[in-house]
Amino acid sequence: MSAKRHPGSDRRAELLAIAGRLFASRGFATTTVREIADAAGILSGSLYHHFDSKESMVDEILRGFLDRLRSAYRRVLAEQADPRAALTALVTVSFESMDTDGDAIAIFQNESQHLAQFERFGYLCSTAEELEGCWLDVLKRGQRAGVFRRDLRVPLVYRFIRDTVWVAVRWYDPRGSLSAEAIAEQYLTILCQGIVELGS
Amino acid sequence: MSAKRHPGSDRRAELLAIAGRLFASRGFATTTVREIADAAGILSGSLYHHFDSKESMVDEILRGFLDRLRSAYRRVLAEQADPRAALTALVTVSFESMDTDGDAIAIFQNESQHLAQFERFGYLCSTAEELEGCWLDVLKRGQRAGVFRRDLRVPLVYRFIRDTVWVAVRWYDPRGSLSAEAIAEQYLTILCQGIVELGS
DNA sequence: GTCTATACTGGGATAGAC
DNA sequence: GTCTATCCCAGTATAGAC
Repeated sequence: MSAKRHPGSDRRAELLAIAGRLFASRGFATTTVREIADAAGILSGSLYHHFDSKESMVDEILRGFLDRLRSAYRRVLAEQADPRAALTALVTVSFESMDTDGDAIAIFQNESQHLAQFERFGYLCSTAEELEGCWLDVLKRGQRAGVFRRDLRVPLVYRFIRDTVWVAVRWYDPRGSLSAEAIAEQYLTILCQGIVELGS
Repeated sequence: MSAKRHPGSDRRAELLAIAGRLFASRGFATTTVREIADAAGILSGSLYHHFDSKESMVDEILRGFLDRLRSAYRRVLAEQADPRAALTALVTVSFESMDTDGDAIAIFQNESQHLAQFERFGYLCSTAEELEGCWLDVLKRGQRAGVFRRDLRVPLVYRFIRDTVWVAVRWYDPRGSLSAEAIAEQYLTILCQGIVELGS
């Protein structure tokens, strides 16, 4: 079992937050359980009272994030019929998730390719595919509706959007001057209108 | 000394290519010297005849790549006076570098934030700043010339471009149907004109 | 829930023979 | 240039006391 006991306890969440911060900034492989324990003010052995292994920590972090993101995306698709409004909402929701799930996003970006090789983390691929489906759906509907250019390859556009949005977690600072919403807006301007001045 | 001996030997280059492939796909920390040696068909100890350490291998890989990229960028700035032509050239040169330096780019993307913490890899930051300067220069000149929109924040635009271009190494396949040049072209279309159909 | 103590493994690296 | 053999350390994880 991945939740050894007290599944909903505050201490678990606290330890996961500490571990997540370290995994995100130093990498999963290079973060030692001793470092996590140190940061939490306990000894490494004590961590195993809460978690089975280092792997199960990162597993729990990623599952929580992906569950929340999937719900948010589904809500967008259910509520936004207009393709362009849906695109705006997907981008905004994604940037906003950096405020609450920044560490998990960084871990997902940096480690999922590597982790997905193990059966235990197979859900990383399947969930990623479902999320991809949300974007593709919106882009294709938009093309059919004549809102988005038809000369662009949708899979390519999807990858550019996905990469640009998520990789922003590397420099986005939740306590900085630019809010997630403001960044989402500037990004949508570039994405939709391009950077070239009209008439030039 | 990082080049233990025979600095220009073929065997060195061969071993570096093997190591680079592993570092890129499995991560630097999770790749063991024994795996590298296995892939090369020799024993781990024999690697130390060519290199001081695992670190010096990744060091040499990154230095080579950054040197080549820096030269290419400088050439672009020297040859392209027009901002839009320079932007196109920077994007194209970057995508084309994936054909020859794909592994190094992946390593740079995945590990440099972590590696840059050590003095030995301080050049990662300084070189990244110089490369950033090339993009900022082109974007600012373009804004002054009225070619690029003035309502966009240049540093933000730079980060979006940089991230989108380089993160493409995760899915770009040099032997796939889309050439680097073709991808650069589609990307420039999105970047310059946006994805929205004119008049909608 | 944390500590003490420690088992066990695998990783990076070295010395010297061939 | 590669192999044999091996050292040493650091990392994950465990058992049981408190």
